[in-house]
Amino acid sequence: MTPLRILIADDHELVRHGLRRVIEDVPGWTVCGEATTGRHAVTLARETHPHIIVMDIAMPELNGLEATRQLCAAPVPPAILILSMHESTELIRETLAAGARGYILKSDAGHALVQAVTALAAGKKFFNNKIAALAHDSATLTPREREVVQLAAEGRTSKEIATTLAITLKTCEAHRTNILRKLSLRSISELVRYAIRNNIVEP
Amino acid sequence: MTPLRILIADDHELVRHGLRRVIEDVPGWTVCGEATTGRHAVTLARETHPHIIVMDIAMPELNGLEATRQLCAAPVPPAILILSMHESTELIRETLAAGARGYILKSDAGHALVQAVTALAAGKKFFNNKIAALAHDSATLTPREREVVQLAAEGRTSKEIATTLAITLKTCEAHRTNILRKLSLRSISELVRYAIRNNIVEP
DNA sequence: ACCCACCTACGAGTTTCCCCCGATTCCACT
DNA sequence: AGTGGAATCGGGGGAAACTCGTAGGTGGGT
Repeated sequence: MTPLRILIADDHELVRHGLRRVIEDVPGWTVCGEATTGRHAVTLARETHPHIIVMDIAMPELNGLEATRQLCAAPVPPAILILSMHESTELIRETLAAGARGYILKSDAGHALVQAVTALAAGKKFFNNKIAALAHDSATLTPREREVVQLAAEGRTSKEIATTLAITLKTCEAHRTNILRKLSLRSISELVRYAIRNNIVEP
Repeated sequence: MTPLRILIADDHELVRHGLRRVIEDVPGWTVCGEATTGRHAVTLARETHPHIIVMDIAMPELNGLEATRQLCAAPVPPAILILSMHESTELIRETLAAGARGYILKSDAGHALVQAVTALAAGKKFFNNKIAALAHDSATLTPREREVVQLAAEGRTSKEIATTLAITLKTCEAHRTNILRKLSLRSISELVRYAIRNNIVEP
């Protein structure tokens, strides 16, 4: 019997410890990796092919939702369990839209985590509470644009963003222009506040 | 030799697990209790008399800072280590004012936690490197600089700020330069996040 | 096959930002 | 009286950001 392989993605070491402890206490479950950023999670997931990914939302560089979107674009998307600080119907909707299969709160992780992972391993979904089952709308931004939004909101310059995404400065600036136009924003300052309001980055 | 008794206060079960794991891996250290709210922490501390309290800031009912204030009003105040999500100079100031002896970030807890608890157990204080650096050279902003911070964080350009404050563009730029230097920030994006963290503007 | 959205890329120009200097006035504290 | 901080004003220069227009390649949908 092969073990259930689980990837942990959270930027807080303490949370990773806690998750690992809970997971490894269950017979037949194993942690196949720990990621500290969304981008890290994407690469680790592609290397280790976990059955399930336990993913925090608020992470530097690439947040959990965006990482989920990218991973779920793969031909065989992994089962992703979102770990969130807040009980927000808006966030749950975005989570569903991104392709995640579960959503639990950090405050009642523990047995809830075990239940959720068990459900996901069985191919089911798991949601903590009220599921606003409405289809996703919002998201007028493209995935690439959301990446740029996050990096810009984290204080990176266009040149740094271009390097990170392996594109030219010009392309990066084109994205920024399109983003500001789409969102009717006037400056980076407003973009940062937009990103914080929408949980794309932490304050 | 009596063990070092440590009280954990955090509303997230995962974080409590992680903290307990790290603490109990150190010989001679023991967790004498776990509190899930600030009020709970106060009562537990009065019952169990821990040597050290590891306290989260964001907790329901009574936040970590207020709990710290109440506990430090006792004749023999306990050593309190604040566990925070954010690097905020304002929070650090409040933390110090409340009577805490240490401040570390959740993102680099783990070895930092062990170092900090060790320091506190020896009667010393412990502050994260970055935090110490922030607390030092940041000092305080002048009232005028705070005005500029707010307007800049609201997305105004320097020219608009100058008009609003009835000063010249050059003066406004001087203020901005001084602000970034004082706070060790690199860009407007970081200034916006600083302003939001410190409740100077709303997201 | 076609169109459209997306990502990519370039040039040329304007605006804004950021940092290096310098300076004066005012006011509070010693 | 002197010291120092705060607030004001200024030049100059380089970096970054933003605007405008243009355009090739790809993938999905009709």
